[in-house]
Amino acid sequence: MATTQDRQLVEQWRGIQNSYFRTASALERALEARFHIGLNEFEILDLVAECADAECRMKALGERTPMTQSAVSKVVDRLEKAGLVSRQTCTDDRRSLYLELTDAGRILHADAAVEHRSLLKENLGE
Amino acid sequence: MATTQDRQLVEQWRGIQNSYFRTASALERALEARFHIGLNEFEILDLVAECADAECRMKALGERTPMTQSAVSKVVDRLEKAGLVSRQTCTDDRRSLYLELTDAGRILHADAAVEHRSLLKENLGE
DNA sequence: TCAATCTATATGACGCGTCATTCAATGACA
DNA sequence: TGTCATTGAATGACGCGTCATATAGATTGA
Repeated sequence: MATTQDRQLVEQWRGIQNSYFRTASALERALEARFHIGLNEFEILDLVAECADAECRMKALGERTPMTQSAVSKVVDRLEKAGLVSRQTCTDDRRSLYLELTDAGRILHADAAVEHRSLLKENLGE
Repeated sequence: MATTQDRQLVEQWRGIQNSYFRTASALERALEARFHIGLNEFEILDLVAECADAECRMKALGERTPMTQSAVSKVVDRLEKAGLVSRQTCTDDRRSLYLELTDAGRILHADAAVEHRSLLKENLGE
C-alpha cells in the first residue's frame, strides 16, 4: 500500500538523485574540458592537497571518500601517470604509501579548485 | 585563496556525496540480494508501475530519470530478459515503444517497493 | 510526392568502478 | 622465533553507463 509518507520519501530521494547528478556532471564536464581530469581525480587531488605537509597515506584517503580502496588505487594510477602526484614509500610501514603533489599537481589543483568551488556555489548555493 | 565559504561548500558537497552513496549502496545491495535486480532496474520498474494504465513510453522514462537514453534502453533490455517488463510497439508512432509490467514484474515490484521505501526511511528519515 | 531533416530507440566501443583475489609486510602469541 | 592472522595496496575479470553512431519511422516544404 503506497502511503503518503512513502510518496514523500520517494520524492525526497529523487530530489537528492537529481541534485547529485546535476552537480556531479557539471563538475565532471568542466574539469574534463579545462583540466583533463575526471571528478574523482580532482577529489583525490583535493584530499591530498588538504594534507598539506602531513603524510597523506592511501589508507587515509580511503576513509575520506566513498570510493572503494581499489577505486582509489586506480585513480591514483591515473594521477601518477598524468604526473600530478607521486607515490612515496613509508619508512615506518613498508606496506603503506603516502602521496605527494608534484609541482604540476599543485598548480593544476590550485586552478581546478577555483573552478570547482565556483561550480559548487552555482549548483548548491541556492 | 581558500575562503570560509569555499570550505563550507566543499563540506556541503561531501555531505551530499556521502548520503547519496550511503543510501544508493544500501538500496543496491538489498535489491540485489533479495530480488536480483540493480537499483536502476528498480527505478525504471518503479516509474513504469507509476504509469498505471497510461502508456509508458521509453521517451517519457528518459525525462523522469537522470539516466541517459541509452542507459534506459539497456536497463529495459535487462528487465525484459528477466521477464519483468515487455516492450510494446505504439500504433500511433511506430518509432516509439511503451512498456508494460508483466505479472512477474508487478509482483516483484510490489515486494521490492516495500523494501525500497523502508530503506529510504532508514537512510533519509533522520 | 520527394528530398531533407528530425525524432525514438538500439548498438558497439570504451572507460571506470567493484568484487574477489593476491602479495608482501606486520603483528600477536606461544 | 616460528606460525597464523591481519593489514595496506595492486590487479584482473566483469558489469554498467556514456558517447558517438546507426536505423527506421515521422515531418516539413517546395
